[in-house]
Amino acid sequence: MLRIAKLTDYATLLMVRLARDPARSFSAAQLADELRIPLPTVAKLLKRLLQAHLLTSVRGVGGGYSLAHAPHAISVAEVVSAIEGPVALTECARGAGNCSLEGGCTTRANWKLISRAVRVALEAVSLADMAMPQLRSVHVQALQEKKP
Amino acid sequence: MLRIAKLTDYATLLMVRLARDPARSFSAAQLADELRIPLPTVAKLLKRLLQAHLLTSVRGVGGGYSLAHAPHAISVAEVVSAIEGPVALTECARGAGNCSLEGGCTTRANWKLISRAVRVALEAVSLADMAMPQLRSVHVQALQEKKP
DNA sequence: CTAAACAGTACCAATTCAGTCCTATTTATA
DNA sequence: TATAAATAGGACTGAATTGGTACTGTTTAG
Repeated sequence: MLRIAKLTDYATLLMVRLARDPARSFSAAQLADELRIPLPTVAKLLKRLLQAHLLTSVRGVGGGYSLAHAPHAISVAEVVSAIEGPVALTECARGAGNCSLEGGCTTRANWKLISRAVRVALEAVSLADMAMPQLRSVHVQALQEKKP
Repeated sequence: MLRIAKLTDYATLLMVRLARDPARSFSAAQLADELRIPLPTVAKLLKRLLQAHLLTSVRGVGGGYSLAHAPHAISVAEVVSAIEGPVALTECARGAGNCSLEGGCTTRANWKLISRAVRVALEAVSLADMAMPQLRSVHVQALQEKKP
């Protein structure tokens, strides 16, 4: 279904929550409680987001997590990549792959372009946008050879 | 990684091959041989594509498959949907989901918009486009509130 | 010194996915 | 009319991914 993983969905919820109070720091337990997501899962996600340098953390009593950058400076694409790895629709978009096909690889090349379009779409939306009541719109436009 | 399934990748290869000779009819064995994809897998995919009304079939000796519509009239989105189901990035985009979250659902609403953007991107590219050496480009543009 | 909180890693269960196989049914042709 | 080439429609299996859990450290305020 070309869907993002459930964990990625959770991760965006976490990040958007943090984006609403960029100054504050939240413990994993606080976030788990507020968002109704199991604590171990929240903890795991926060760790991954930290390793991706999207969060900063403070250890010890009274510690917690907060955004590493301003909400408008973190894109949905970054969150997705942090959890799922690089956004690439096809296997062959990064692996060698035994492309022993005549015309197959023109198809593959085109997939890469489509991939990039999707990636750009995700990069265009920031956490600040996601925190707003409703995005104005995310407009996608495809340009290809038009027969005039 | 937000990737399409391998089977979907195969399916596009099949469809693009058919799109290069829209008049001809191909047997599953022919396609499997030409594209180096295991025959049972090819057969399975063709069945799914048939059920999605993207192909027409003729049974019996000399039978085979061909496109149900002109190559420019079939989008990549249709092929993806036929194999993976409807394109929707989030679970909650079609299921009820226990969204007992304060601001969580604004996030979800925004995901829906992003989903649609991705879907539009896939709808904008036809099999005819994929059969061409290289797409001109698939341009994605996000419009949101700009602070002037 | 103790409890709160993050850090890291290893592990398990369940779902999904890719792939195969088997048994009809249809149809051109020898 | 018998046969072989094809599609039609399933059920089934093995593997890989995913979601979720557990355990053991390390840091630090009070």
